[in-house]
Amino acid sequence: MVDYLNNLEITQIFYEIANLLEIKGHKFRSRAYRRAAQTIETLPETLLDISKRGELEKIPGVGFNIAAKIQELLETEKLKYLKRLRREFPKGLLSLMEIEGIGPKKALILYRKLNIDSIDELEVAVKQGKLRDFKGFGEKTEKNILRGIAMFRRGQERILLGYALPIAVKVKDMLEMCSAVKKVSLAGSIRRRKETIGDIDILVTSEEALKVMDYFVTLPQVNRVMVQGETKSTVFLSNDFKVDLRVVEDRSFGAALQYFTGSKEHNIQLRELALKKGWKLSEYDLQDKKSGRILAGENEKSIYNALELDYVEPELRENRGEIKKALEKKLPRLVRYNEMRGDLHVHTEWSDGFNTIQEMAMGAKRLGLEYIAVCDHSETLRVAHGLSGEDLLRQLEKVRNINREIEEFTVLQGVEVNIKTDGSLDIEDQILNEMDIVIASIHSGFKQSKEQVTDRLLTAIHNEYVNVIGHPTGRLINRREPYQVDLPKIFDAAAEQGVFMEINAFPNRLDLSDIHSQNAKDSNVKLTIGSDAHKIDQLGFIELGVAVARRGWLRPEDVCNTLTVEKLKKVLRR
DNA sequence: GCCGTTTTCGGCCCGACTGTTTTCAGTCG
Repeated sequence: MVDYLNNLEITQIFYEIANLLEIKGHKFRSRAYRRAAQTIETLPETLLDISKRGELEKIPGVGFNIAAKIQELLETEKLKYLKRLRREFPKGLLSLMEIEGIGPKKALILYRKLNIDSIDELEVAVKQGKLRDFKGFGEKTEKNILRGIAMFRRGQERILLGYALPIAVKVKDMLEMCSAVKKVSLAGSIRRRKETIGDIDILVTSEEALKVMDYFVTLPQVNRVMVQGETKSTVFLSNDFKVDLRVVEDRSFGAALQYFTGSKEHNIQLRELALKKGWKLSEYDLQDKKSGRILAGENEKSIYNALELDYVEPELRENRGEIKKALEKKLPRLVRYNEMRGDLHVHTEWSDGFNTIQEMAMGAKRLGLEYIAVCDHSETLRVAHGLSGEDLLRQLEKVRNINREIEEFTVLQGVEVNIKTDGSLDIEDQILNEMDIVIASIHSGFKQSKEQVTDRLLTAIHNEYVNVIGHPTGRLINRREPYQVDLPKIFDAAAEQGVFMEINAFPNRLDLSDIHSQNAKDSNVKLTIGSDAHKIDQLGFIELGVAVARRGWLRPEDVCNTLTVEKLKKVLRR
């Protein structure tokens, strides 16, 4: 069988073309390729399927020419156009643009004048003072480039949401204590609850911007000030996090929050919408271009409504069709953070956790939850002290006792059963039958072929005692790629069998991802959210799972955790 | 290269900050 290029591979190719065109100075053509790449990145189906229907040109941002290039890529796995472009510039030229402060113009000068096409060569050239003579390069630029290179080498990894969020909230709290500050809000990707964060964006309103800036750049956590202006400053915290602060007046709070929250693509769409009405949207307000009359700005909702859109929740602002739905007034009512009644995946000291069942239960109760599912590891996961069938029955006894003691709270007895490399489970059916909930997960054999992994999961789904597939793709953000698996096939089987897919809320998992969760829902699969907490203070991770669910357009009825424990028990009976 | 409730041609988001200029280009978000 021929292996066709997948959407992601084609996306990468279009991004490369966009970068190369940018260097060549073809600003708008470059933007066209970038836009097409962004759209393709989030398509729910493969380009191959779309091309078979002859509907490539129906994809937003894909016209006659790009459609032809997709076709060529699908048929030949190559692209003559890219080959020609690559011949004009060495590969390393693009890497120069990875350095903060170097864009297409400077990269091209470096290449044309000094024949520099790698970061290493750039470093040498700067140190030898070879850049100084060129227009636009000076002493400061040299310093900035060296710093940019150091930063690049320290790692370009994005920060996990679960790690960045508490730190961002801390900085926000500090700003609230400044007397010159009126309102504070997180903005940017952290407000959209993206799974990873590039930097922390915070918006403040104040009539005394300079005072706020002085306060901000001298916070104890601040290590280095990168930019300090009247309305905008950038600093690095001692843990290397970059924090951007913007200050505006109260009357611009909504417009600024909207602008500063992004995503960039969402904003561009919004501003184009405004333009069509003869208006202009900026971070200060929405105004009529001719008369200069201000139509909205103080709050976000008024801006969306003025544009005849329903309010779009920050988690949806990724230009994945939310603007169209908002125009049609058909956005889903997203599941809310306070609608979680339970946590459907926690560990205890019985396997590799650090707290007792009671401690986890009390911790969850303090968070306002009504139940938890204790799902410790099973026998063959030796590294995690997996439980045998006998252990599980003993644990069940313990759980029954605890439930008699605790009021207004329920501990569900479950297990995270291991799916072995042949697809069988490592706990007998008759024991699984005793459990309130059975999560089946893959913890080994990540390198198996797509067919093998898919078959393993299908076998598990068809086991009548399995309720949930745990962390269905096995990825670890920044650490491990997901295993190869045919998710559409898995979702179809799960829908048919009444098996749920987990959104594992552990910070470096977030698995399923937002887009996959949306795909699952679209295949009529319900989802469960589990913190996968191994100690009490990890129970709060459940919030990250809700964030994924919201970013995946899930409604309360799509998420099992919104059910009361009685109703949940019913749906867990297959 | 794409796209159309201003347009099939002529636009394509908007503004802040920096560094190198002496009025602005480049970069970033």
